[in-house]
Amino acid sequence: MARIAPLSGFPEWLPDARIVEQHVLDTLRRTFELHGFAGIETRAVEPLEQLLSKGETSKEVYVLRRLQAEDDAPADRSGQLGLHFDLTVPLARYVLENAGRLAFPFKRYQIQKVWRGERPQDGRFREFTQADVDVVGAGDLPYHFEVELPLVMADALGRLAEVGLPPVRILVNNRKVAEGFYRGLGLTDVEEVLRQIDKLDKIGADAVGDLLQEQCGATADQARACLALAAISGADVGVIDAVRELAAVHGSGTDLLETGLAELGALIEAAAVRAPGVVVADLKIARGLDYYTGSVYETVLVGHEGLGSICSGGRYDTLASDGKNTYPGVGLSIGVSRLVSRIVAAGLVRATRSVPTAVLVAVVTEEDRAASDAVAAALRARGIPADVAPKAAKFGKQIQFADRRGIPFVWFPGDRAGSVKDIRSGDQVDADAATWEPPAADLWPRAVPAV
RNA sequence: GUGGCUAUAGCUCAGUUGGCAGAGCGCCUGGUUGUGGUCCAGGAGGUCGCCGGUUCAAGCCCGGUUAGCCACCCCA
Repeated sequence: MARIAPLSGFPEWLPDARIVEQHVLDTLRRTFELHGFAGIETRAVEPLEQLLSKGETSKEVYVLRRLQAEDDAPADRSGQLGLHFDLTVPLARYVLENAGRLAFPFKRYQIQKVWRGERPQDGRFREFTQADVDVVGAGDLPYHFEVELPLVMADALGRLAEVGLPPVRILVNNRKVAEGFYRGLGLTDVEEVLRQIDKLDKIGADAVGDLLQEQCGATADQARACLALAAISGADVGVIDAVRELAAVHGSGTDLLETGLAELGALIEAAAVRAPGVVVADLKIARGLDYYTGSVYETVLVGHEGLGSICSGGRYDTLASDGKNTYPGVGLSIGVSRLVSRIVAAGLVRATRSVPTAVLVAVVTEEDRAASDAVAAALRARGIPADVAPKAAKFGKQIQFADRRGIPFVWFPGDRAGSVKDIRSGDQVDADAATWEPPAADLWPRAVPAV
């Protein structure tokens, strides 16, 4: 029995899954850079009061403590450090700290581990990688960025389709629409209404209707109106008209609602052109609407909706503030670990091999090992990943060594040149290590669709 | 933090009423004496999560504990 057990919630991939993850990370980074986002990395820790101030949410934060610290640790939080649980709080701090040296609007991407002391489950981890893109303005931030950001993510995730990622659907809503509508109805506890609406998929409309009346003081008619709003969804501007009609029926039109509808309409319209079929308005999206102030986004993998959102975000009017200046921001974050764990476990994406090696150079006898080393060196000098067999075993064993790792070619050194065998086809040809090249597709391991 | 389920070979899992610890896959060796995969034969591999209790006897029953999975909470 293994004396060491894996720690649940702290995922570690085997080498082939790591190749898939690395491809995802490379693709995200490249796409973010194509869209003009600059990369940064922030420290892993923030002062505890910083981490807990944002929205005062009861985030499960891992606190950092020195082993040699005195046992009678101070009860107060001052001076304590915690591991960051997202990349937004660090960004806000980073922006304030470097405001004088940054150019606004500041577009940045950031791909790092984050930690949350939650109970792990399928697709939910205590340590995981997030890939964030945000735009931060100084003083103001034009609405068009709320259109641009989800389209950046649509581009990034769309580029992963070629390795087998299922299509994604980015669901959008707008805090102003929800709040404007509820207030127009006469419901003032907007956050409580949102909390109940968020349960729709889990407990159904009838149960949510009851909760709206019990928890939010809604009348039966108000509850019905909220449910009717939440039922609206669609990928074209028809949803805007549908909300307007519903508001007219209930006399719940407000200026705030109109502002929100104009924003949501602009987003839907632009998305229909730039990423057809990907962005869908869904008026029941409520998560995060309590702290976001404008657009809010959630992303599901088509066919894997049960996994939850793989990419979420929204707009904060006050992402950061130093008292004199406020910095609004809009951004989204991809749960890379959640995404990778699913596409690997579900067998959607695989690596072409588990090691970088393209060519295994066989060793005839230990006395001849230098000749094999020379072949490998010649290949590496020309950018071809090569390894030398660990033992001068029978050639069958050496071929098997390559086969188990997915190494496509085995090189047999000869007196003058040598020969190289494609162990998938069995084809073997004489070759010179100074000139031979593998097919481009075999040079490095790649992520490919598994089916 | 709350609740339910689970824990047996490297992996996936059987194990009857309490009575000698099992299968498939994987791994090693040989058949094939320096060109793999298929096939055949053989082999290695176990603190039955841990601690205690009941019993002539516990993988199995009881208590505790730890870990894992799932759900709630929350969220990528």
